[in-house]
Amino acid sequence: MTDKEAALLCKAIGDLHRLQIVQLLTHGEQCACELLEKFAITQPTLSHHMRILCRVKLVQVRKEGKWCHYSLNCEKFVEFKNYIEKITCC
Amino acid sequence: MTDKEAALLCKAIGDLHRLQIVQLLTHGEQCACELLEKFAITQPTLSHHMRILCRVKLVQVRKEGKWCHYSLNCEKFVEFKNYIEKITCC
DNA sequence: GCCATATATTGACAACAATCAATATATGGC
DNA sequence: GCCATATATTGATTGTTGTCAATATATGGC
Repeated sequence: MTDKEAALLCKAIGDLHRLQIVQLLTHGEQCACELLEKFAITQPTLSHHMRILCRVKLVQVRKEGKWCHYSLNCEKFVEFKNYIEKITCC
Repeated sequence: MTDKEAALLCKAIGDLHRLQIVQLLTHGEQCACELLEKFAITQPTLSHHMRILCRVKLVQVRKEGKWCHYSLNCEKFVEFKNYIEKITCC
């Protein structure tokens, strides 16, 4: 993972709502309507956040009928964790 | 570390220049003038970035005469790495 | 085909961010 | 005290972001 991509990923989770969305998705796939219930934001705002998370490939979407099921892209997330882990201090 | 603090830390390193500054500081303390040479930005812009990194306590400064020596706050950084590591996927 | 529901898009707005030029402040040497 | 140097602050500008209301799109059931 390049520094540039890592910076974009950090930026993507550098918003409290989006970080919490990522945390929720670690428990498994959730549809937009479920996520929406858990935050005090409107549906368009959630849609905006999900688009940002999908754009950096941290989250993926599975469309099923009317529903959008969002889930973490584990491969990308592990890549990100490895990047962060490699920044050694002291 | 709270979600809120983690989000602020992510935001702080969610800029390519600041992420690269953090990377440079893993090699040890550096003064502002040294850092400045490594980026195509002006001195006020670097000062701005350093203030943001210091504000979230990811970087600390040691003033010595005319010079400001910046270094990573390892404790805070490790805390952040642990936070990220605990977000388990799949 | 019409309606209800789930989600996306558009447009607007206020807040914030990255950057620079200009200027201010602080320090050490003379 | 004056000068050079290192860094910070201010002010301006341009671009981006988080948010909402309103509207559009898509899907399934009747």
